[in-house]
Order: sequence, then structure tokens, then C-alpha cells
Amino acid sequence: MKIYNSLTRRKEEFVPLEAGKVRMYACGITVSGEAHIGHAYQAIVYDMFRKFLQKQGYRVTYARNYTDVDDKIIARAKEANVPADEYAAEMIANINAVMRRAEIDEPDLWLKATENIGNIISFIAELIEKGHAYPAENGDVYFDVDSCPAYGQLSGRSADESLDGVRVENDEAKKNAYDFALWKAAKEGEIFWESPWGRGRPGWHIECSAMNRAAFGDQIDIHGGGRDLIFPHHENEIAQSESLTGKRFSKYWTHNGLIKVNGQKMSKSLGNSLLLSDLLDRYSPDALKFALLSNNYRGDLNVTDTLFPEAEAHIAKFYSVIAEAEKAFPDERGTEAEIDKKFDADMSDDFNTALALSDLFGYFKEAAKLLAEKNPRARRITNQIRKTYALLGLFQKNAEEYLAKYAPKEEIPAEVLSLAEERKRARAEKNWAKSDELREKIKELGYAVKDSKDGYELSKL
RNA sequence: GGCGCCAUAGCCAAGCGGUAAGGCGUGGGUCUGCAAAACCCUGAUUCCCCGGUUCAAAUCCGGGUGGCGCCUCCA
Repeated sequence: MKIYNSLTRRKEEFVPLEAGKVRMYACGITVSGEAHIGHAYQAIVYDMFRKFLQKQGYRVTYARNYTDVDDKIIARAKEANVPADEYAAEMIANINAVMRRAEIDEPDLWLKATENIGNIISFIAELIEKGHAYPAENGDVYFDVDSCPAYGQLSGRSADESLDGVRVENDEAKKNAYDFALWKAAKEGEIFWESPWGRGRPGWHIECSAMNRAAFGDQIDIHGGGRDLIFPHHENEIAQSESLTGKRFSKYWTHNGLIKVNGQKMSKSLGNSLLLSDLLDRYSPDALKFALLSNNYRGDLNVTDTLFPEAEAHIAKFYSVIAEAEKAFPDERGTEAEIDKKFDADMSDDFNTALALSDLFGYFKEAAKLLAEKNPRARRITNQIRKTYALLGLFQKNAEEYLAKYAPKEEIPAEVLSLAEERKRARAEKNWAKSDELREKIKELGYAVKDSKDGYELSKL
């Protein structure tokens, strides 16, 4: 199968470092706020990577991290007047709960910065020993970017270029302005850990390098994250890890696109985030996943007003075909291998979920047609869809229950019902004038009446 | 300013060297007393522009133009 590698900027045949095994790490969330749709997107994408790689026969170990100590967390905790570690723990519990609600599976390994302080300190100590880092007068420890000639390979910028336009912090303490902090000295009242360089806490970039090494060793197969992390975060991870080990840190670098709202990226500083919990109040997890995976994971996804409602409508329609097929052929257990084959072919090309999902329209159309012909192949198709598309987290619910929950028939007031019954009688008598008059009355009460072959349907306007 | 990504019908979007998937919408039809729903049919001689490579390019290369992202925290 092929995977796009950000490092080489092309699709490459996927060959893991060790035959049959995949070590995959994805940069998770800095827990200074609630989970937004971008976090969910990233979690869905890497969960999908994991599951498809497993399907291809690999033994996958998939790790994600929580950055549970940083400047913003400390600031938020102070505002809330709780200790920083307590605040972080609460946020993690929160995020886990909403991810569960979104029916996103957890990684095999959860890594947390605060549980890896020892690993981080020894990583930094080794870097200092090898001449790639230095403690500064202010109690910080910095990475010496000049000691790493290959710096910039991922983002395509040189150290000098990366400086251009940068807001430089703690300039006086560093050898070079582009050096970045591995260890930050604690300010008065801040959370801290003891270290050979005094009390402090780890910088952001070093955690991922240190936790990866602790969990996987010197090298991993796939390192993922949002595209916004390419520079400086991933560039710095490479510098740290490769300076220390002399080996290529990650064989493949993958980056998911960003979610945008009105053409603009969601970001903490802009405060335009779509919270996952809010979306789950309005849409089903199936619909969210369908919408998110309908685009290539590498591209940005602009959330428009129609994106989620349209996805919800598609999913409801699909589930209604499933419900009918299962009702019509309750004992049919057969499947359709071709559907699964096509899915694997789509996904083998850099996880082309957009193509795999577009196939669904054809399958359900066919199933609906077969259903009308009372052909049990309809059920074989829906059986296979349930089986195959489980990999994307779709169609795992009881169809009737899904429809009742997400496409519910509204409660109709008795007054409206009796008017509709009266209209039905009028229609039976072919009294069209009265029929139209009654339809108008029903409309005034806020309902639309639509005739179907054996009666009528009422819906709220 | 530097670096990177992207540019396909009204909109969303797949396609990654062999002659333009899919969805939404539009228009037409079947059905219907009318309407709705459902179903069928309907779209780009062409993929931002200009060059180049090739028997062959939306797809590769060079140069423009435009949008976005990163260079502060970010998935």
C-alpha cells in the first residue's frame, strides 16, 4: 500500500522498519481547553490508519500523547484557581468522555508528559552530553540548532530562514535566536519538577521525542499530526531525536489537513473553534465521521452550513435501507466480497476514504433496487457494508434505533391528526377543494402533509 | 519577507501519465387530482494561465496568477 510521506513529499510504498510490525505515533492534544472538531478529526484519521494497517496484516502499536503541562495550562489553572496538574487531569477526563461520545477508539498507548519527566530529563542530559544542548544562565536548557546541520529537512526551511520574522524570546540567554527550549525554569508559584538544571518543566517539543523513545526505541514507522505542527514542532522533534540517536527518527511523516470555518483555520488564538460536544448535540457520530472522511485526510476541510446536515441525511437514508433489508431478509447471512475488495483497493492508495465512501451511494442504490425486487442479495450487500465500513466506524448501530434517535418522527398534536384524517376522507371522496383547504389549515398549525401511496405523512414545517 | 500546501462543473469533491468517479443543487421526465417523496434522465471537448517533456498531461517539469497554512499557542 501507498502512504504520502511529508518528508519526501511524495507517495511511497509502505514498508515498515520491521516486517509485519508498525509503530505509529500521533501528536495529540495540549489539554488547555475542550476538544474541538479538529482534534476529533485527527483522532479519527489516525484510528483509521491503525485499523487499515491492521487489516493489511500488520501488528500495529499506536500511541498518542496528551501534553498535560505547558504555559497555557498553567495560566488556565491559575484563572480557575486550581493546581495545574488537577486542571490537566480534569481536562483529560473531559476530552476522553467526549471522544467516547463521538465513538472514537482509543490508541493502544496513551502517553503523558507528566508521566515521562524522568525520560525527558535523561533525554536532555544525553543531548547536553553529546553537545547538542546547553543549560543557560536563566535555568532553561536549549537545543543547539547549529549542532544539527540537517535542521529544516521536513519544513524546507533553513535555520536562518526560520528566524525570518520570528518573535524571539529569551534572546539574551540563547546562543542563537533559533535555539528552542528543552527545559523551562519554573517561575514563582508554577508547577515544577526537580532536575539537574534546577526546578522546572519540559518544553513542548522534547516530550514527543522522549516519550517516543521510551515507548518504541530509537525509530518508529509513522509519525503523524496536524499540518500546523510541521514547523516548528515536528522539525524540532527530528532535530532532537536524530541528534541523539544518529538514526532516522520516523520513516514516514504524515500530516492531516486542518478544519476550517468560513475558510479560516480554527485556532486557539482566534477562538473560532467548533466544539465536538456541541456538534454531537446536533449530529450523530456516524454523520460526523462520514462528513470528515469524505475528504482526503491531507486536504483542509472547510466546514460549511451544509456539510454535516447533508452527511446526516445520507447516513439516515443508508440506515433506512439497512433497516428494510434486515426486516425483509432476517435470516440472510451472506456477504458480498467484491465490496470489501474495492474498499481495500481504495484505502491502499494513501487511505482514500473519500473514494471508499463515495462507493456507498452505488451500493445502497443497488440494495434498494434489489429490495424492491424481493431479492435477498439486498441483505447480503448491507451485511457486507456493515462489516467492511466498521473500519471507518460506520453502520455499527441497530438501524431502527438509529433512525428513531437521529431521524425521529415528530409527535403530532391531536388536532393536526384529526384534520389529516378528515382530509384523507375528503380525498377518498375526491373532494379536492376540501382537501386543499384542510392542507392549508394544517399548514397554519405548523405542519406539512404529504400524501403517500397508502396514506399520508405529517412533518413539522 | 521566507518556507510549504492547494487551484477540477453553480457548490462540495475523487483522480497522481492513457483520454474527467461520486454527492448536493439545477433542468426535464415517470408517478400524483395538485403537490411532496421516490425513481429515471440531465451536466466540464475539458481540469487557474503561459511555456516545456512525451506517441499521450488535469496528472511530470519550468514560469506566472490566486487562495490558504506555517514562521506565536495550535490537530
